[in-house]
Amino acid sequence: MSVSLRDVAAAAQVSVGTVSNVLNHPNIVSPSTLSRVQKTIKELGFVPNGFARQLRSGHSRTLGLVVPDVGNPFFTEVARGVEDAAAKRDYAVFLCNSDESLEKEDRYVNVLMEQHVRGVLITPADIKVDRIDALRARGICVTLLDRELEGEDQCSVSVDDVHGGQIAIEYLASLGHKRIAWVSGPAKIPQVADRGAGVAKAAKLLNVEIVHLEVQLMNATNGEGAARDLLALEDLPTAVFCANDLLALGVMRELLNQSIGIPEQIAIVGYDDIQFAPSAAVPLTSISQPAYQIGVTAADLILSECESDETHEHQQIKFQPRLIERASSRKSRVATNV
Amino acid sequence: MSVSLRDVAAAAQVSVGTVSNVLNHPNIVSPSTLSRVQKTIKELGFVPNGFARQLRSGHSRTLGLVVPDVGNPFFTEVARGVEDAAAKRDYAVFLCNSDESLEKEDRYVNVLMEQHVRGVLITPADIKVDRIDALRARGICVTLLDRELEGEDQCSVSVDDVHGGQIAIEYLASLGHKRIAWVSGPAKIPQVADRGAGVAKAAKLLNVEIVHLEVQLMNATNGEGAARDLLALEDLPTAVFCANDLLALGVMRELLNQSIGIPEQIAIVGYDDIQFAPSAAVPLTSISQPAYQIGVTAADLILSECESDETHEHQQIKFQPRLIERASSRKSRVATNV
DNA sequence: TTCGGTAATTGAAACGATTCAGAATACTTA
DNA sequence: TAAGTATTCTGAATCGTTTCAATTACCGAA
Repeated sequence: MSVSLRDVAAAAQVSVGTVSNVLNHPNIVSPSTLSRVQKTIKELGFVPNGFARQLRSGHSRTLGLVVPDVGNPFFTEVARGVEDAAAKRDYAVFLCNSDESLEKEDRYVNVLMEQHVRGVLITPADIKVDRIDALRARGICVTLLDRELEGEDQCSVSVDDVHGGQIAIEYLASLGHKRIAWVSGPAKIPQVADRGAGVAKAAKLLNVEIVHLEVQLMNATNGEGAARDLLALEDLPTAVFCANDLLALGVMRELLNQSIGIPEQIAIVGYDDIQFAPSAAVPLTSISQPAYQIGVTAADLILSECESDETHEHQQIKFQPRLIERASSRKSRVATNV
Repeated sequence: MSVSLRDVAAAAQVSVGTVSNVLNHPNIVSPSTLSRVQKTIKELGFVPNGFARQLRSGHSRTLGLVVPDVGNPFFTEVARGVEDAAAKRDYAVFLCNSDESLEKEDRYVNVLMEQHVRGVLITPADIKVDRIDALRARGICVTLLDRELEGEDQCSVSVDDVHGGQIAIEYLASLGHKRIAWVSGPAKIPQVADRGAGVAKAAKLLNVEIVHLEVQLMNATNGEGAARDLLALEDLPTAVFCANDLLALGVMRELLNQSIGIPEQIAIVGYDDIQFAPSAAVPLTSISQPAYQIGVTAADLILSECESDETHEHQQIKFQPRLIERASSRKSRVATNV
């Protein structure tokens, strides 16, 4: 069926070892043999069998990427970054969506171990590290994505979510808001917890009152629900800060539906600055994270760890988010443009 | 380092063959041996080495997914669908972004051949089939995603783009529009060409004038550019149909910026019905494609082909798009809600 | 002419699973 | 009891590479 190294060796009248050298150590092969073998390889359309290669050499040229959901625009961009960086070095990437479910995550980690991926970039659903230890024990590098483990000795690329929550509240407070709704997802999600911590910190410092609403899944539909809950309150907050943009868009949709003026009656700030934030019904102010760059950085980091000879130093890289102001919160006037 | 089948065999006092049978043919192993070996496997934390397994058995439990760009919301959803369906059968999925570049596509196809994926789901950048033939020649199943090859004997899952273009124009014509701009991407992209064909067909039938603008990359920025080009026209069309939603959102942004009323002065219809279409500045009318289901269907199809014993019948599955009407084109009045 | 020394090449072992022909054992049946 | 038949189990061969010790070829120096 498939052309093997042995076939090439026979056709080119050399030994299998030499063909292997042509592939992996061309510098130790004489020029004439080199070109002859290369010609044969091309003629026969030989593609080395990755399994065999990896079986022998012990490691593959593949990476695992485990994220909660590529459908989430933040992770879509991260994935693109990872993929581009990996492709540059001829690595292939397994995409795994854990949906924040431990069981799914477990299954995937197992599959990735079977595939002997070189490294795993993971946004763990939980802080439990046994899965990560299991990977490490098998010689698979692990880099934490958008999550960080205190005192743990491993690489991570994350965003300073505490700071993100903080600047959002500081910004709204600077506009004069004294009572702000904080629409978050489940507190067990570390990013959410961190953003919440930033919110609390800034609120305390600036003497702002926070009304906390929590939804189970951070999507637009639940945002609409949160908005309805908000409207049921006696004393309506003058601003809403949402744990991500999808939630914020949902909140916005429902508020507009109920003819609430944005930002006159209620200002909205989201998180992630997804591609569509500027195109929202009212362009959405949001906390921006360098998602693509996070992906690229994480991939580069883990590849340097995988390929270095024990000399690797674990790094915790932390990006700083920044606020992108748009009409959904701008004080002066309502503008449709960015 | 890693526990091998041999280690398990030694620990459980059986032969390697028996351990292998426990894994792959548990029914032919006596119950007592079975449970003893399974216990040992668990104790030692044994995970079979996928390479070795695949080397011997000739095929892996992996799929390749080659799309132009997961960043494109349509493909993001397709990818989720593929991934979910594959995970159900314990397959892992390689994600590859070709960016519509033949060179990248080639590189990826090569990588996938090396990895000996069981099947490839691909949205080919070009109609050239040699890459596909190369995959087939290596016993790798191929299913075309969102693209179809005339008379070719292979599976495909696509959307009837001709029909999509047609219903968009029919709809706009039914609202009384007589002069419609068609903002498309490069004609070499088959979907674009098909949608264009539908546009032309309906236009001819209904006696509508089409103003054709073509952009290189179908993103929001180029949509803005297209809008500027539109505004430079002497005789402004009363409606714009865009080849995808990103373009449409860009067009919308620029038109609103220039204080053009939507839909009073210009109606807009997009394509893809991305998640954010309802949350756009003016909720966007769009042609909806069942992206997630396309992914699931394609994955199921290719897995059934891979795993069937030669009895597989190639299928061309074609989904029908449908128009989702929203404020950006609605005749009666301007409404912000969906 | 012979002897080191370098450069190029060889070929067998190894990686860790699956497979399968045959051995061992248990169970019937005459 | 012996022969016949299922039922389990064994272990060597195999997949296609990489690796590495051993071999060969070649060249200049003594």
